[in-house]
Amino acid sequence: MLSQIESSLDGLSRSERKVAAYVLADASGVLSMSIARVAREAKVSEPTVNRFCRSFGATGFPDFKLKLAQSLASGPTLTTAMVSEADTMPEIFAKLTDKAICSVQDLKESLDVTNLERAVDLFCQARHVAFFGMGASGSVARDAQHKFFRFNVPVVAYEDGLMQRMHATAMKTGDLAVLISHTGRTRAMVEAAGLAREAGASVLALTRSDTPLSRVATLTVPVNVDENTDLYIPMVSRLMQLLVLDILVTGVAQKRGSDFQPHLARIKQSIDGTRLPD
Amino acid sequence: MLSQIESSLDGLSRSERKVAAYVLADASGVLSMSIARVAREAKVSEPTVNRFCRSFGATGFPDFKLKLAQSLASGPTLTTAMVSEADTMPEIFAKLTDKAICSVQDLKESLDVTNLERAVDLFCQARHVAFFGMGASGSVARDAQHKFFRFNVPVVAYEDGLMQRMHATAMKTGDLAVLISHTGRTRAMVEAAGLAREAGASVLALTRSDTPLSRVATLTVPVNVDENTDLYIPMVSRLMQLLVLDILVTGVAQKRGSDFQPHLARIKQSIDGTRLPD
DNA sequence: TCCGAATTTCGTAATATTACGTAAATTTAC
DNA sequence: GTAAATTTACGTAATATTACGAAATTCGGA
Repeated sequence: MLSQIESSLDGLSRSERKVAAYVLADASGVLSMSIARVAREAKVSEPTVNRFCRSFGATGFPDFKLKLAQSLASGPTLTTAMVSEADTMPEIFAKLTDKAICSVQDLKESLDVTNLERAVDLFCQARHVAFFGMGASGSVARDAQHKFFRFNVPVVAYEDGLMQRMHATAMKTGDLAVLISHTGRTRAMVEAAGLAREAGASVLALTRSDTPLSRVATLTVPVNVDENTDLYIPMVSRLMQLLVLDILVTGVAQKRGSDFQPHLARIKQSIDGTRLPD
Repeated sequence: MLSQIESSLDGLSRSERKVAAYVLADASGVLSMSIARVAREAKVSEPTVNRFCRSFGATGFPDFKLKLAQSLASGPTLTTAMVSEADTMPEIFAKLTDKAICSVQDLKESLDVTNLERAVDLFCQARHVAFFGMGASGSVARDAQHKFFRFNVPVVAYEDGLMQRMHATAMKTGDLAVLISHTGRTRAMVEAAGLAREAGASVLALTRSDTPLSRVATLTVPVNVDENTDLYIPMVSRLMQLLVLDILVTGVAQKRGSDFQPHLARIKQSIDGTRLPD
């Protein structure tokens, strides 16, 4: 909102610009003022302030205050700057956490739920599940294995390209291969996906939309994060992949209902002895 | 704000509770209503609505709307309900993403930056770094290895309890062991930490504060997430661990400056051939 | 258990505030 | 100098707030 005002400063008339300047200077103060007060402070008349408000999509001054309040409160803006060379630790901290929050919000808005539902179906129908991931996505694959292990379905994870090819070739109809890749352009992964499909298995891709990998897959759950992995280490994208997998595993657990509960209880018991008291 | 209303529901009189119920039911709708409209919808009189607003620290109805707007904009409330048995996929999706956002916000507020700075120092001084993690934290350790590998420091990761003990015993002064555990109560990890310290190494713990593991460690970066891991799979806590590691690795990269840039460039080149064009 | 006083709670009505529309006046540009 | 745009002054309508009285509820006592 504030940035919106700032950017359209030159499209405004002289008096309205006075209002804009005042709002930008003391946005939070404006919230507790009446239109008369703002007009006085900005040295203009009340209707001018009102026109100003209308020109920003509000129905009037009170509505404008509401919108302003919201934009002031709505945490980190989506234009979170990248970490720069001069940043100190507190800044890095703030920027990365902000970036994480924004990414989750983006995901929340962009991800299609029906896609997730289909993915859950794939998992529920699968007799065997294999997770493939290389590089940074390798540990995501491992983590996924961990999570899905808690159901009774046999599940494996491979970070090794050769093992992936071998396993993919050996798959059968009714099996599911889950390919995890941020770029969606890793050749070995695309090839493994192709092999799995040829073998008759379903292929679920966790990657960006419109990539070579997504085109080979049976179903793609798009994880689009604007992150420059050519220059930086994949960070947020991997968090999002994990989050999507968390959602999927929860969905599967829900759909499966209670038939795997005994299995779960046994796992829990088995690690009880490894814990210390608090 | 909404959670504040919800929690103080029983401290309210009957009529004010009607208002509260209505506000909770359609909070965003209230923003565009006049006090008269709200009163009508909630089947109470206007002054009642006004009194209701005052009892939440607002000076009146408009002020209350402002505060409400702000709290609505500042993302999901911290009281995000747990996933329940009856939830459908869209609900699971919403709840888990909300939970993720809240957790990051929590982390942002609770984490002490000086702690992070000390941790970065430990990394920069270390001659060898070892990441230990078991179970769900195992893949976090692997991921950390991946990230820190990009610096010139030798770095290993172990998920295997025996290997952890062996490595810990063999460590020297100037080495760094990073222990990752959500509960902080895994016996094997606490023992490994002890062995590493006895061997003269520094021990950095990524775990909850005030746990057996944190007490053994040289330095703890507390990752407190209220997540019931006795019943559920660790999900958000693992995301937070990864985020903290992301921050740390960025901090180290910053501090190291450009002396490892050639190393980075070589890594990037090495994977170039493995990619397909978009 | 019942009654009555005291306190709280609620709604009506009056009042004060705030915002909006219209029309006139000023300014600006050509 | 004139026409257009912009601003302002004023009046009106809507909206919120206050004050006060009525109803309901609670509590103590018989």
